[in-house]
Amino acid sequence: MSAAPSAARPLPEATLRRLPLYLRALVEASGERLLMLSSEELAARAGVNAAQVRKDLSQLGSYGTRGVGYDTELLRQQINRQLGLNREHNVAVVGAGNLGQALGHYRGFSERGFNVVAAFDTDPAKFGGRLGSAVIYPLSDLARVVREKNITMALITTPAQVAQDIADRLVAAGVNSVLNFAPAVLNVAPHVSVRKVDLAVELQILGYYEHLRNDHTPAPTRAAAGS
Amino acid sequence: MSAAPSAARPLPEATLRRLPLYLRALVEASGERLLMLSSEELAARAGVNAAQVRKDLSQLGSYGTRGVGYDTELLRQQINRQLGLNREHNVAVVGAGNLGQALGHYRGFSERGFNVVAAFDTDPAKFGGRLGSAVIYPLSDLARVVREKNITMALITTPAQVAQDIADRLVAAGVNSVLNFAPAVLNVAPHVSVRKVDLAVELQILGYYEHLRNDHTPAPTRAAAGS
DNA sequence: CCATGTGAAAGCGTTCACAGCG
DNA sequence: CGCTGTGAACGCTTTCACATGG
Repeated sequence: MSAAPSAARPLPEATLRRLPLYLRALVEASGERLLMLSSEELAARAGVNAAQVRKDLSQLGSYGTRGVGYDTELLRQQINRQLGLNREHNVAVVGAGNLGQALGHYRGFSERGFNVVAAFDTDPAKFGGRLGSAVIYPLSDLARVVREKNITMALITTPAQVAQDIADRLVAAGVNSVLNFAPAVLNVAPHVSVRKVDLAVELQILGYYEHLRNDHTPAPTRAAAGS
Repeated sequence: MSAAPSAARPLPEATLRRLPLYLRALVEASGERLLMLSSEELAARAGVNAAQVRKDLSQLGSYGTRGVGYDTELLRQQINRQLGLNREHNVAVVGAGNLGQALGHYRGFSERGFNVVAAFDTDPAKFGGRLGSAVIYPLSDLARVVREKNITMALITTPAQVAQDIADRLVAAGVNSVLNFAPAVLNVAPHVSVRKVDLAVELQILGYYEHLRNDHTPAPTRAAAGS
């Protein structure tokens, strides 16, 4: 089709989920001074199928050269642009418990432009403390701080019982992207994006397959996620 | 009873991924003294579609009563059994950095029978320290401790460069379920299950949608940058 | 009756296979 | 020629709609 850069935008979720994989592979290849990469090589580095790589990349536009491959640098830029990774995002962590603290310190976020600029908790002992470079505020300051620091995304790492209330308050304060680590179903207005991460789910799935192996030993060739 | 309860086992991944959701909803309902739940009610609590609930549950067998619903307690037991959650799993955390520490302390694991019984790191300052109830060992003790403590599952929370090596050593020591938090593609023998969790991916997806919203704003101002 | 359980239909995502182009 | 880009086939997941049975 035409080469309009920002034309038919809505990328399929499945593709979206793999773009970061390609990005990592491309950065790695860049570090090895590889200027061009074939879909085959890229696939190997990302741990997926070559046809899949081509399908995914074709969704962004035609950035490959037939008979040659993809320009490492160009492709990296295009994916970055599509994912909006040029932009910096100000992120809040609500719930400064174990998980909240770990996520607040997690390098993987800041490396990709997600800056944790504030944390919130209800424990007065934590107020004024720090979570990485972010100050821990009382929950009651949420609305004010969200606005002052231009926070657009939030991680919820509170107990499940309060997660919905937190979400409501975040949305009221103007946050429209929420990543929920609490084991609770959140209902929000349609203009807000919510995603859920349940760390225990993956372990449970692994447990299931182990269970299978022990009972049956049918040796299921796992086609695990990503790998 | 008569027929072997564990008959046509291999549950679809998509179903497997939702069973924990139902489990949570059922426990919650149990706490409210609800003896029976319809697929409709269960669906609402789990945040999914009612038809989906019925399809999923029918995979486990016929544990519902037509015209009535599902027996909360019975269903809970059946899901637990299917997921192998009666059994306890001994889990190792490799990499006692921020993420490793948070995961080691995470309640959600131990609550569901996943006990972190050992941690490993290369930093001598951490040796002998604790991560929750688990002792932190030098990486060189990995094989010995894995065998002594009957560890069957491991979380990899190391830097990406060493993740493959760690995986190899874990597998050699007898671990056959690995949950990888490092941003690296792991290659393992076919009898080993590997799953990957990339915490930044979810944030990136949220970022993408925010990016979309900002670009698309139906504002009359024609500021959209072409090429 | 009423809610489950399930064929059938619709929708997505992945893989295949090859046309098309550098 | 070699590799991309893509229509078409395939397989998995979700949704629909209703027959079935307590």
